[in-house]
Amino acid sequence: MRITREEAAENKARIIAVAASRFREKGFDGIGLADLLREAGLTHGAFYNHFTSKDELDDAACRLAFETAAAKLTALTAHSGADRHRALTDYVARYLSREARDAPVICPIVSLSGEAARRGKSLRRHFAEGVGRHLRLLAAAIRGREADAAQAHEKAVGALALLVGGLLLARSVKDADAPLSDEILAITRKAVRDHIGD
Amino acid sequence: MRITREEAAENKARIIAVAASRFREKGFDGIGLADLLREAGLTHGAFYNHFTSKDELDDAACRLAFETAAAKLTALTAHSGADRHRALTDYVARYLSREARDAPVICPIVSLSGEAARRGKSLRRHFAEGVGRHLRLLAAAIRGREADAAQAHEKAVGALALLVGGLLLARSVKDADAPLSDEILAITRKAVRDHIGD
DNA sequence: TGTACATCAGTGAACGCGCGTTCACTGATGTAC
DNA sequence: TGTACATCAGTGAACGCGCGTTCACTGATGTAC
Repeated sequence: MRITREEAAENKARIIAVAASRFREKGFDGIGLADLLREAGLTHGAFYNHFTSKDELDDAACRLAFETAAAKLTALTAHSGADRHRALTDYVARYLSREARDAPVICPIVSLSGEAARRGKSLRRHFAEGVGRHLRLLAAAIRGREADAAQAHEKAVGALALLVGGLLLARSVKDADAPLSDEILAITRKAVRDHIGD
Repeated sequence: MRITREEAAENKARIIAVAASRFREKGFDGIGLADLLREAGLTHGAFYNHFTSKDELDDAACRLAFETAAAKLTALTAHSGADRHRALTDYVARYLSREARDAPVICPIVSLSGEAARRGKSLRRHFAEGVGRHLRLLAAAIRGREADAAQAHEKAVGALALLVGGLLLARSVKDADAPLSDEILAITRKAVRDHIGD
């Protein structure tokens, strides 16, 4: 049953894509290889033709998840001036929206940071690089003509802490106290706007 | 080998205390019953004399972890006026310190929120209640003579998001970029002070 | 371009390990008289 | 207060399940000539 090299590469990419979604939804240990491969349209035995271990898939899925997240931020820098500013506030509103809170697949920083800290060195490195890049991209999006780089970086750190912390808190209390959860989203949205300034 | 009722109660309390620490350190699935019971000075068979399932221990450990965290905040309200304000900034400085970041056992919101969201209804409820209580206590600590309740609540939500998000980000990048991690702590400490105002 | 053979992605059964859970058993505690 | 018996916390072996990993096998692809 040998298949084309391109097909094999597509299969591998599909495995990683499925893993990037399911891991964010259920955690690295929340879904097994058999289920992942089944969702990718393969049987579990095929896995070791593409990866040497599950850790390697964890790494690849982590990288893909951060790339997806980074793409949204990179899109912001396409605009400039007032457009950029509006795109940025849109981004914040979407990040701290009820839809994002209720979505099964969310920002890897919020969904995976706890587990990532307890994983192997390689994954922690990929995770750290993802966060670092996210901060740089956010700083680039914040920086306008008026703000210097250091100031933009400082604003980016505070903004990301509010984004991540706000989404995490809103998700935490959602089941037991839905109104409080909505309130947390609204308050942190406002706090991010205040923090970024203007 | 029957033992005194008090001894049995102490054993149960010890199991919960060990679990509250180890779960925050390694996650709910990061340590098994055999290891937990061994650290509590028992063999694993004893577990089901105290609990009907591991889920029940997860709940109890979660409650204890939040009680421990709440106790620190409750202590703040013992002071008043300038003392209260100083105690509050001390609390923030400690929460966002290098020591807290590097400690294996930290705030349950930061270490367990990801996993808690994927657990059973009962645990999610306990977790949500812990977060809700934390917010109320923080609002009570923030509220001075000048600020009304609604304002204090709003400040508490923003402050907690910054605390939680800042600690989480600092821990995420620590391995790959220690200076950035320190910077995140410093910036978010400042952001919390600015946000709470005075 | 056509043929012969080696390669290798995928299949599905099987292995081994760890973990939650169960169980028969022990013997000191707690209780009934 | 003392004795006889039931209770029950703890012990350690065993079970069962899920999951990562391995392996023999298949058969179409890719390559050498």
